[in-house]
Amino acid sequence: MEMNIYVGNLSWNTTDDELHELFAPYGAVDSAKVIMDRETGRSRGFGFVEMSDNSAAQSAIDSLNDSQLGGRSLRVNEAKPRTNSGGGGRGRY
DNA sequence: GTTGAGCGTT
Repeated sequence: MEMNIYVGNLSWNTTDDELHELFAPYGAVDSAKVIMDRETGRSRGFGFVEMSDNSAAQSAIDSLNDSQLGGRSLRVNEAKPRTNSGGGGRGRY
């Protein structure tokens, strides 16, 4: 059972490999992807990490959440499945 | 040599 993790507030120079190396020591990283604007090709400042172990994912979230990366505070949280129904903002002012 | 919300190209 893999778990999707949403990572936000990333630096512009942050890439998928950075997330992979960031979540790697916490557990098995199944996949790591930083979302970049397809129209402009520039980073959007957030990405997704999929981990095969939910406990490792929770540990990574608890450790990496609210941490500092690239001089920015990282926002790590459980992401909604890309497939299946879902969407909409989570926590908007 | 740009920008800042937060959930994505298979």
